[in-house]
Amino acid sequence: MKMKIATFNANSIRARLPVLGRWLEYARPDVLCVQETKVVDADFPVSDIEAMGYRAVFRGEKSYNGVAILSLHEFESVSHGFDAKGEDEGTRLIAVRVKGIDIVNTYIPQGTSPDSDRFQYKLEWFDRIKKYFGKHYSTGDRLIWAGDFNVAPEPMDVHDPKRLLGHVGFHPDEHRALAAVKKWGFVDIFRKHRPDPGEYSFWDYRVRDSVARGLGWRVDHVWGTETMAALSTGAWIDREPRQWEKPSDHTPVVAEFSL
DNA sequence: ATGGTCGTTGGACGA
Repeated sequence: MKMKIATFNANSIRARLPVLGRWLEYARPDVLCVQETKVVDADFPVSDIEAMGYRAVFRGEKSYNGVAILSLHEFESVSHGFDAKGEDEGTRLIAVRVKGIDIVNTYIPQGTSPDSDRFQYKLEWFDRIKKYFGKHYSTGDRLIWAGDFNVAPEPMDVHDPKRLLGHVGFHPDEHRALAAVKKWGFVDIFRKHRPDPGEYSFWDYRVRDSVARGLGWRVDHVWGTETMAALSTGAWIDREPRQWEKPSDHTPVVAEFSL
């Protein structure tokens, strides 16, 4: 069977329902990992999502963070956060199994700026997720790690690598921390299929005409084990939703697999 | 291309 797994930082799932509905209708991913839902669980728009043909699992908080996974298929398992109780970073990490595929969706801390405490918190997050993978999974598993990593891994993943080097999101410390997780056993599945530069998933609202001028960053990722990379048949970034009315500042990244 | 614009809020704060 074919399976499409996508990731999208919605920047408020409630504000993004029109864009989300329009995109899901034609893209029809089997699974969509969503970040920055910005809504408490009691107010999560379950019926809107179900009207789009999807079921959803989620964990959010007021105003900030929040993750969800939407799926056309049943969830074979669901867990939240780093710990068994789901209380540790449960609004930044949600994991499911769908069709025998383990999918971990993370909203990694943005980091604010390299001289801030939040930047250290971000770096620690990469250590923690690496340990998490080591504890719960094997490198031969059918495992996908997707989400907003808030890091552009390579120079080709930002529009001006010389100027941006050292900024949050494109900092050597972040690159080292992310590379250490990758070394555990991940392949950048988007990049495997798209070797060329100029592919971005985020354009800052504050930069005028950023999409038209190509001033983006590739900070949203679909990574997988070698096992999943071998099963992958394609990957792309859909730039359209970023150009619709009331867009998120991110746009979906999609990977397709033949299982 | 360090200024700006969103979203959640009900004045900032985070991104």
